[in-house]
Amino acid sequence: MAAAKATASASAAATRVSAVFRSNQELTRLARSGQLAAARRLFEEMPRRNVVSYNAMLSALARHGPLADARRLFEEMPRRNVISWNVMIAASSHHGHVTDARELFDAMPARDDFSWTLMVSCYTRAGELGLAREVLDRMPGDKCAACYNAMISGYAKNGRFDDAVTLLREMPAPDLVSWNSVLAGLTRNEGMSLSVQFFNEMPEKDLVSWNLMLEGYVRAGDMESANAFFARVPSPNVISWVTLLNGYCRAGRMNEARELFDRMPERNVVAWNAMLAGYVHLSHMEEAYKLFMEMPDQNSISWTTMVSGYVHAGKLQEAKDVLNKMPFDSVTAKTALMHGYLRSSRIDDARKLFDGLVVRDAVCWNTMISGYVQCGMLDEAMVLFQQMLNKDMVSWNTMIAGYALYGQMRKAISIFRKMNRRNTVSWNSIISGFVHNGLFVEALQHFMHMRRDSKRADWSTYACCFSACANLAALHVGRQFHSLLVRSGHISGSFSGNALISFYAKCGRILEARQVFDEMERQDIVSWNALIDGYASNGNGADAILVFQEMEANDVRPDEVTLVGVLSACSHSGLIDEGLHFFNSMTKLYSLKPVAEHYACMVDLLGRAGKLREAFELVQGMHMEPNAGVWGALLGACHVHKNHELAQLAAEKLFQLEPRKTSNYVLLSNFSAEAGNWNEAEKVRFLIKERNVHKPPGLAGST
DNA sequence: TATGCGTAGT
Repeated sequence: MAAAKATASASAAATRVSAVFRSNQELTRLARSGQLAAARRLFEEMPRRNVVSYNAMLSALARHGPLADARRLFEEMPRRNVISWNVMIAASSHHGHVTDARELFDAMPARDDFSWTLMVSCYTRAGELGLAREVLDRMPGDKCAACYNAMISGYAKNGRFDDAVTLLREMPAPDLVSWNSVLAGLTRNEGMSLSVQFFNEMPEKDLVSWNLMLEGYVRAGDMESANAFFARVPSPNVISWVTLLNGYCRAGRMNEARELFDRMPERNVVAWNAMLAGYVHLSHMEEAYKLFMEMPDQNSISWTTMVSGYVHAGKLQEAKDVLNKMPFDSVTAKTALMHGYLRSSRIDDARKLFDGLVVRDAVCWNTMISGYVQCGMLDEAMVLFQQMLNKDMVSWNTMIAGYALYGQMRKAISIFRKMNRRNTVSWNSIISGFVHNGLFVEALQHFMHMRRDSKRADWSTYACCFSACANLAALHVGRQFHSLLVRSGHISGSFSGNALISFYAKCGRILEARQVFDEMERQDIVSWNALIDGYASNGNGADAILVFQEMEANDVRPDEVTLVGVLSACSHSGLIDEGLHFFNSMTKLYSLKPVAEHYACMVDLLGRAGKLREAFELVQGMHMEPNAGVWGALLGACHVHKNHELAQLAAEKLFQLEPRKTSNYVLLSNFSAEAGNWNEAEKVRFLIKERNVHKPPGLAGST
């Protein structure tokens, strides 16, 4: 009897255990597929839970929920094991909360291989390679391969191949992941020739290695090599196919992409999404929609791709409709729509979406912050920036660039100095800020600091430096930058090339400017404009017009800036008839409507020729309000031709438009003095004092 | 049954 009872209760217990076991399995499945709400429901409904149930729920929250919820569950758990601690470390690491991860790691009662590996990868993800290495070195006993591999991958991702390879040689038993980690770093940072060499020397390879190489060719935009390599992959899997497909999509070769997609032996949701993204990228929304409807199953990425596609195509209503039908809660999709609103200056709509989000990632925060920055609402941007807990490099750089753009360099510098780590963009933001605000020496000094920080300069850095050198007329320094640029390999890009043309032109070295222009791989409209402007500002109007004709012969359509260059060329070289011809025919010949800058050129041109009356009539006939440039040109012309009456009028307009600009007052004051009108000169000097006009400080607006 | 290191889609 007693034995029968015992058997019955034992079998009941076994049933309960297997019920918990089955629920745990289901919970894990939901957690892995990101179905957070369903996971929560199941967890709440479970009559019995063990530590595995808690860990599965914890992992769901850690991966897909707010970090605070994971933290709360962790605190509430009746019993924790090493896995519970590990999941929390992973969660903190993924949210970029490095300090929290470290505190958990230090506080946990016992650590296993996973704990050490997680801590290493947490640090490498944050770019803290030194701290990661300390953790690896401190790991007791036989270190596991995963822990070594996390460190090797960290080195490789950050371009430190010597360190990666050294550690690879030191570890007792490198495995496929070790080799592939180094290979991934090479294909992503160092181009294909080194990658091929390493790939050929690898003692063992698997499909991941082949796929990494394939991705390398795709990344390099070399689809012919990618295709040839694909043919050599022993037995390509769906990842190999998608990698190649993605290459054709990125190259905009949609016919070949579609042909490949139709040929694929197996299409998973990632493959469908890749094809979908290809259409969306080219704003082929009708094709995209058709494909979207054909998909056997759409996941949150498919929906998000559609939302961002409509946003990109400027169809905000369609984007909103898709978002409302979306069965997933996706930060990325909502952020895409926020982007759309911000691009249409609908900042309140964007903010409403932002406020409605329960989980926000760094991209979402940064989108809202940069939205405020672009509207000049820097205080609002700063409030969000301060509220943001997981600031990333983009957050910091956005604020720096924002303050720099609006002339508040003191605040920009203060944020820059508070950064623990800086990347190339951080340095570029501060350097371009200095250039933008006329602080050219500071810009160059910071370039030197950047080199000491061993951050790589890119084309943007060099463009800023050339601009600074041009403004300082520092020919010698600029030449040194030029040779640095040549050594750095960024010479082929048109951005730095264009800055270099302007630099030589502004230093009066028009032949060298021309040489840079001729040596560029591809000249864009900015290159032509820089060269035309170079000839113009060097008083070589006839050559500027020759270049303009050369540009037309090359079928490059002139834009507004080109015409400013051409007109100022005519003005500087006294080519009055030519100037009038270009000005009068720019609408008919090039479909360009004259803007204030063009009028300023014409006023200058007529003024220099002493035709002050015609110049004034032109100003009066403008179909827009004349700006400071126009009145300034007129004032300058009056100065040369001693027309005091007209000068007075122009100066008054200028004072209205630019009450704080010293040079206007100085110009009028000197002019009055020269004309013997000392009372007037004195009056202007008084005005300067009274209106408290200072020389525009580069650090203006930072109080 | 729950956690880590290398490859594809926002």
